[in-house]
Parts: sequence; C-alpha cells; structure tokens
Amino acid sequence: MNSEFTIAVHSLALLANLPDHMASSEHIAKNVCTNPARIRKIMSILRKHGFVRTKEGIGGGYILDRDPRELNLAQIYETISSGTLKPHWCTGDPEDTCVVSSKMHCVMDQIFNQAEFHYKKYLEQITIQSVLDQIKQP
Amino acid sequence: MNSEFTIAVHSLALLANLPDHMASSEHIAKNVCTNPARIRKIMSILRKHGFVRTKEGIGGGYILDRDPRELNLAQIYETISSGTLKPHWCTGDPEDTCVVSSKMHCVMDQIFNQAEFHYKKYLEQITIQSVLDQIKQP
DNA sequence: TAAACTGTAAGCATTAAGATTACAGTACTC
DNA sequence: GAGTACTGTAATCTTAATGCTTACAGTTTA
Repeated sequence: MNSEFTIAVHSLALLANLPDHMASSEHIAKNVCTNPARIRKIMSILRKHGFVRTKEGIGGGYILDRDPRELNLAQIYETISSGTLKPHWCTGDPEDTCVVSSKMHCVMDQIFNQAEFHYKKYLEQITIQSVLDQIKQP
Repeated sequence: MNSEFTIAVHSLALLANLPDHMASSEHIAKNVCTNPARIRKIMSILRKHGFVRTKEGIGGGYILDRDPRELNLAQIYETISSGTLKPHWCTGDPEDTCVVSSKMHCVMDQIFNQAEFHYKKYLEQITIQSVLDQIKQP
C-alpha cells in the first residue's frame, strides 16, 4: 500500500483550511513532508477530477474546488488508489490441474473486490470537513 | 500490501480439500507457486494459533485442525496481517506548528484503524469452507 | 522578458517483498 | 542407531515497489 491516498487527504484538508488563497506545491509538500514534484503529480490527478483548481504562473498553486462537507474520502480513494487493496503478487496457477490452485486467483480477486467495495462504503462516511474538524478538536 | 494473507487462505483451503492426510511444505508451495520456506514460515504462525497441526519427520507436514465451516478469513487476517492496511509512510510532522501537519498522522491512524475494523467485519462472513465451495463451483 | 508557478517525465536511491540456501531439530523406518 | 524426510528458523541475496531528485517545457503575471 503506497501513501498517495494519505497524501491526497492531507493536501485537501490543508486546502480546506486555507479556503481563500492558493497554496503552492512547495507549501503543501513542506506540510505533508514530501517533495513538490510528488504533490504536483497527485494534485494534477485531483484537478482532472474536479476536486481542486490549479493556476500556473506567479501567485499560482492549488485551491479546493468543492464544498469540503460534500467531498468524502471514498471519492478521493477512487481517483487515487482504486484497486490497491489486493496484493500485486497472486497465489496459484490457472494452468494447474488442481482446482484449488487454478481457481484460487479468481476467488481471491472477487474477495478483494468486494472488500474494496465495503472499504469504500466506510470511507464514504468521512468527509474532508470531518477530517478537519477532528484535527481541530482540542 | 504483501501477500501472506492470500497465501494463508490458499494453503488452508488446500488443506481443507485434503482433510485426511498431511501435506508437506513442498506440496503446498508448488500449489501456491512459491517456495517451501515461505510456506513453513506462514504455517508456523498458523500452528501457533491452532489453525493447523504440524508433524515433523517422515510422512509429516501440515493438516487442518479446525472445522473449515468455522474458520473465517478475519481470524486468518488477524493472525497474519493485522495492521497492514495503513501505509508505512506517514504524512505530516507532529512537531510542526501547523495543526493540520501536526495532527494529520493521528487522525489518519484512527481512520485506518476503523477501516481495518470494518474490513475484518467483512472477512468474518467468509469461511474457508465457503472459499472451497466457490472454487468447486462449475 | 524575467520571475514564479504547474505539468510531466526520466533516472536514482531506498525500502519492502520474495527467493534461496543452509542447517539444527524431530520423527519415522529399516 | 543410522539414514531419510520432514519442520523451524535465520541469514543472505534478488527483485520489485516506493519515494526522491533533477530537469525542463509551458503558463501566467508583473
């Protein structure tokens, strides 16, 4: 599991906390503790899905383009990390004569797909606003 | 996400399919498509949790020690892969003066812990027997 | 036209995942 | 009790995934 989803959530929460001005990739990167190129890559995907607006040139950067109360983590997961619940490596061999070996891949695939469905159902309940509220709790 | 959980499920389903005799690590490894040492490492954990019995020496190997209808994937996940839903890398910096940066780690931790809780709830519904039934479907 | 930004990609470094090898310990068989 | 076929476990090596750095073209503003 890589951490692009976590970075996206962090970045969006940060933008929700700065509703009135743009934040540069360098600013966000410092806050998240990573490098600007990585932030730009992730924000570029978020822009293509309409979560943020970007502006190039002087005074440019990123700004949230959604109501944080209506932006949930399932939407973010979907665009950034869909399909990452299942491991890259898979057991079994479809060519094997043993049914267990030959079908296991397919069965585990279904299990992970459904697991991801439930995972997203859970993430749907959490909005960027609720993340921000939790952060600001004393 | 590594694939030890998948390997454990595959191995246990295989054992459930061979209820009357022991399977060696080499046999299981061939079926799973990995190496015997890896199987032994995973099976050793499963033995410590009472899922399988092992026997050393000639004719030894592994045999299921649970009713496959009462052995669910949540139990397996718990013993093999607990805590792996959250990425190793974490955003933010607890020492940062910005609340978002300093608290994000803690908030994401909670989110991933609860996500794992829901994930396990889903896995509870799936038994080794049901995996085997799915495999044997035409 | 210079400065400050994004967009994107190539290449490098680090870390996690998986394979290999080795060998001690155990149980069975002759 | 010696040989064989297993598990248990650890050390080391290889490969693949992850993250970082650098670079530069494109865009906007001053």
